[in-house]
Amino acid sequence: MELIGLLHASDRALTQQELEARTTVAADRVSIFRSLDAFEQAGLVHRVLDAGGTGRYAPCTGGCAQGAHVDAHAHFHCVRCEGVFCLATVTVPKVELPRGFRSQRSHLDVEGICKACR
Amino acid sequence: MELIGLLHASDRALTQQELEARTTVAADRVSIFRSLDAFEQAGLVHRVLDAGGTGRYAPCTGGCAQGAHVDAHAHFHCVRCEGVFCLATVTVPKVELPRGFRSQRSHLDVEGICKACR
DNA sequence: CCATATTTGCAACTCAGTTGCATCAACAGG
DNA sequence: CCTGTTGATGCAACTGAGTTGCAAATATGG
Repeated sequence: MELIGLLHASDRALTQQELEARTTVAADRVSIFRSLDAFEQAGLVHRVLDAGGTGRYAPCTGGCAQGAHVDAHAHFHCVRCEGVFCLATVTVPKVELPRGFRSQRSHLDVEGICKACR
Repeated sequence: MELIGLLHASDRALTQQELEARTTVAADRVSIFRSLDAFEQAGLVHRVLDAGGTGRYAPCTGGCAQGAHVDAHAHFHCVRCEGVFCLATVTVPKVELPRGFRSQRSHLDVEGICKACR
């Protein structure tokens, strides 16, 4: 699908709205949601929440398979442009949890000013 | 306000809905949102997004002041009960960012099974 | 070519959060 | 005691993301 291309072409994670605005062949919002869902299941794309709780999508960088994401990298949230960037080089550190909690996956979100906004 | 008490009495972060259900003096959802907003500004309460992007509120553990949260601890998201817990003992590790990104704050979210759900 | 399965579009809905406006309570000064 | 201003509260209506049901369109396969 065209969506994957758009995601790869972007330097940041995109919302459904942004994707819809960029598609050449007009597609319904519902279809976009459904496609993104499917891609996520397939391990091609991952979904990140931005500061407002809205979903943004970015391509997986490999290693992600069918239903199991190795979503190991951190994300950067720019407070100025609201952009969300995948930090492929930044792995999420393991931390010591209190007794009783069993960890399966972690997300690290760094907030600040992005490259383009300074 | 009663809300602060409810938050302190809970072992996990609560949504506006959950708070509304627990208040003795019936309050409008809008009022609750507005109060929580005010408390957040005041540095008494902090807001965390759960896995679905919904806001959950928890009391600040001290050190947070007027408009500036020292939201230094991690949060745990239980995949079974959907609960969100503050991990007061777990500080968010600093990470090395790619050139150009300036960090202001970080959030670490651990996903897994909580104490009560095993 | 027809029958079945998959994809798409549309409408309508849910749910969190916000905004505008009217009302009510509190308190200050006359 | 009355009034005028201020801040909190309630209500209704809206927004925006995401979901669901259903019908129409488009593949797929015998």
